[in-house]
Amino acid sequence: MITANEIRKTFLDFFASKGHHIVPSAPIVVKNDPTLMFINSGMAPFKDIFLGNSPIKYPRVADSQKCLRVSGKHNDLEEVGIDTYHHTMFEMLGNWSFGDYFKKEAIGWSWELLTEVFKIPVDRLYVTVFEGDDKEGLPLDEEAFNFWKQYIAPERILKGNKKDNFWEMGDQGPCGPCSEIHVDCRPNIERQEIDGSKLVNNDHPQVIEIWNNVFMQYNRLANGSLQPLPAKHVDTGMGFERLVRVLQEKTSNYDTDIFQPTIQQVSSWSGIHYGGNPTITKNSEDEYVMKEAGASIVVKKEASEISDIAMRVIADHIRTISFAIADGQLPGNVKAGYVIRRILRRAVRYGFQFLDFKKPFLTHLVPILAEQFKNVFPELKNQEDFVAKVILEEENAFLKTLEIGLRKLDDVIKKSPEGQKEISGNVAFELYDTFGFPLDLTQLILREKDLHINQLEFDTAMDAQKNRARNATAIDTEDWIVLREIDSTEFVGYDQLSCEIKITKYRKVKTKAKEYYQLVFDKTPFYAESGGQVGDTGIITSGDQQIKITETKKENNLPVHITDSLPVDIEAVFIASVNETKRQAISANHSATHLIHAALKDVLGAHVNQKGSLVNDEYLRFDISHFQKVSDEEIEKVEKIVNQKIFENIALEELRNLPIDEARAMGAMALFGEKYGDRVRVIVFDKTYSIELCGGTHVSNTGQIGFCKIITESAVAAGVRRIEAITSNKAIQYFENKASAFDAIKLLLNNTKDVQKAIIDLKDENIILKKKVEKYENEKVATLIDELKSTYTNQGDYSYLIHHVIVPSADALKNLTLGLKQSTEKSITVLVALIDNKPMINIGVSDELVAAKLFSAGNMVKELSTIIKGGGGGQPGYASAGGTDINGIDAVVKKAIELLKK
RNA sequence: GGGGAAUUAGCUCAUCUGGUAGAGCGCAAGCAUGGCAUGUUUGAGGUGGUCGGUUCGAGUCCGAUAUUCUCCA
Repeated sequence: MITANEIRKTFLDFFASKGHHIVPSAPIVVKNDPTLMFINSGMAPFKDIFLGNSPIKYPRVADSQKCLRVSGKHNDLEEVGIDTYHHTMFEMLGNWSFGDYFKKEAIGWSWELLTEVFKIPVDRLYVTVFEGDDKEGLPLDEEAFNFWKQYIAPERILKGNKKDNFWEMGDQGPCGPCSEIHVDCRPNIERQEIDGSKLVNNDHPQVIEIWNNVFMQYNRLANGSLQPLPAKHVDTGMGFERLVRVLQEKTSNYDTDIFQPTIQQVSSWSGIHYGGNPTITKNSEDEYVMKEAGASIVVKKEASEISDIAMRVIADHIRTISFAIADGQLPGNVKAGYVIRRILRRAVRYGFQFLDFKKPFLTHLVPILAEQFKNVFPELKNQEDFVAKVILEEENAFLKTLEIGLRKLDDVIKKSPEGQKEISGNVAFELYDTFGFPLDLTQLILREKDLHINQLEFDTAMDAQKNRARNATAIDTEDWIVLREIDSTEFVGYDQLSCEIKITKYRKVKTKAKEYYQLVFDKTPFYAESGGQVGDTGIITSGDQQIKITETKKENNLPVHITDSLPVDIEAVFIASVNETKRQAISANHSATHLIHAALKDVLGAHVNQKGSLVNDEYLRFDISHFQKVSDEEIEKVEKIVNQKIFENIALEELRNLPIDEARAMGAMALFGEKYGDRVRVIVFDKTYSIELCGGTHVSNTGQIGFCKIITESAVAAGVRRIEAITSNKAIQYFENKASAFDAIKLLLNNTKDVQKAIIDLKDENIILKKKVEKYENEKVATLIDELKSTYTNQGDYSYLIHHVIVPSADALKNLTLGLKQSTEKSITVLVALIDNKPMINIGVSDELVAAKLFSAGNMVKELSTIIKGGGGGQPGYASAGGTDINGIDAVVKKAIELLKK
């Protein structure tokens, strides 16, 4: 059997022989694209080329790209694992033409590879071409049709509609017709019964699309119309997992040697054989019944083997989360991090629910994957321990969430009225929405108690949530208005902070909160936010016109300048000037980051890798992989080394256009999860100390950093520590503030020499005084109890005491009342006092009287409090009230006597 | 970006509608057993995240803020 690794290699070798440049997979986590969190297709890493933002370096490229999909027309996270051919993470084999070859070669080579190299029988293949679309005014893709005719019988060339055979990147941008290749993997008998052409694009699990060739020839505008593209491109994608399945003659992607190692491991842990679960019985055509924890659960037909599904879910998801974490995306509670967390939790949930895994298990699968992919995607093997640790922590956290949810649900069940079978959907939604407790677990547990939720209520609540979110994120982007055509914006900001520029294109963007413009220049001194360094701000001027640039960002490698308004004469030549003080501060922080990075590796060890960084004009933030707290001594050491390097005033050595191999040979630090081109920029501060691949801006001598002070050290995630530091003016300010605050404190302490001791003394004294006051109050209360307990008036079944006392605090009054209540059986105690110049009433009623329902302190206090113009309340045994009218005190006493004499 | 929730003793968490801040574990001391595991009694430990407001009175109601959790996009 040909292995998956051999198949991948064959593909890449084939296109290399056709003049393609082979590139490694881009990291699965996307940076610099607001519309995309993860690489979701083979073409995504080349988006900047298709959009014309970056120049074409190689016209022919081939690769195997890690992709991640959790939503989309055929890919809902909740469906993955149910069937045998959808995945969250998959590899996309692709060959690319950027303005080079087009339909003829693409079609010819795909045919050659599949039939001659991989030897897929021709009578199992079908192809599709775009049939055209009247609404769009698009004709049949006759060109493609004619090329296919040279290889395959015309009746095997099927015409597809816009949904299947017209590919678009998004609402706007490059698009075009596509041509797909489908394979019919059914046994011969079935193939004779039903013709395969009838099953193409019909969701048949054995008649599947394996290769999509997209011919990009149009550009979609915001108003929906299509424009022909000047340079035509080919974008192809062949799902690796499907190809392997076909070539290894399996009926399921999960039966290939890509997934079997993990599945077999999971199977052996659970003691359940993969491929069949005897607890499931057929109910009807569409429904099966599963016995789970004594309950019968109706499942969909495809879910007839639930333990198999669980194993597939786990095998699929562990790949996704492992590679995402290796590429720098830690699980978190927003955005991309949240997607990873959700996928991880889904895997845990399936293990928990169907395989009885009650302890972390995903983490132990990491070594299997790392070994399996060590030659293709070495980033996992290189960070195996780190990834496993992060996953372990996440699993533990989720198991805790489940525990809290189980408790809450238990509460709900206990509180639901006897005999009522339905639990409110809102309650189920609250469990899900607020406590992260999965709905299907709620349903499972309720079923065991013969209860169910109100599904309609749940769905309504969910819809409301979705609408809120949609309304809040509505964004309206208009078309670019192009003034001048350029290849790409030239960045001159490494050397100049101001220069003459022209605006090449601009557009308006509307969000709910604000409205702004994006400008693109022919060249720019503004650094666009990337690599953790914030974008520059500044102004552009022309004559009297002056426009503020509030932000500079990169969108698909396109530097975009953001302004609140447009200049009147937009065609003018402008002087673009970067805010220099800010830039200087940013550069100092960025250079300091490099020095800290090197020092951390020195002090903590080689395992330290950058896991994120932020550099702005205020401070720098640097995350590293490290498994324990960085101790105060270690921080001190790092600071010392960094400041030593600053004092040495080392000159910046900048290599702007170095081949990446040479840079690596120099020992330059590259980051996991970062995409590098063939030629890179290298920043050196002392060849023996710090060499990094970096696109950011830096000081020309380390001396300009002035001084570096590490402010905080904290944890951001399992195995990741965060360090924050300040430099130059901010660092000076920091010390000045501390010094003046210290001086002020010293002054308050009469300029004592030993401030620390003075404060400790003060605190000790304070504690002693507090205790003394407390003791005094207690004594006073005790004396009063002694004095007063003999003065109760007997009134038949009970005795009462009504007295105006003098006590120092509300607390003392309370203690006195309770003490007196305790001292005399069957008593009612009514005390009034003046506290902080306000009248207060306390009433205590003995428990026996309360039990006999003779008196209620709460009711009585309410009646009395009106006299002092206040209010009060409490329990039957003790109640208190306060008021505002001091003159009412005597009247209260009188009224109380009246009440009690009755 | 939007919604919900949490923040109370060293730790894990209670405290129904505003009116006496508690439990379990841990800690300290005493007692029981020859010693230990342990049992038992007593005790210490709280600006109730922070700031502001409403109220006679706020852990509890309202607003802001910080941190964490969670859902949607």
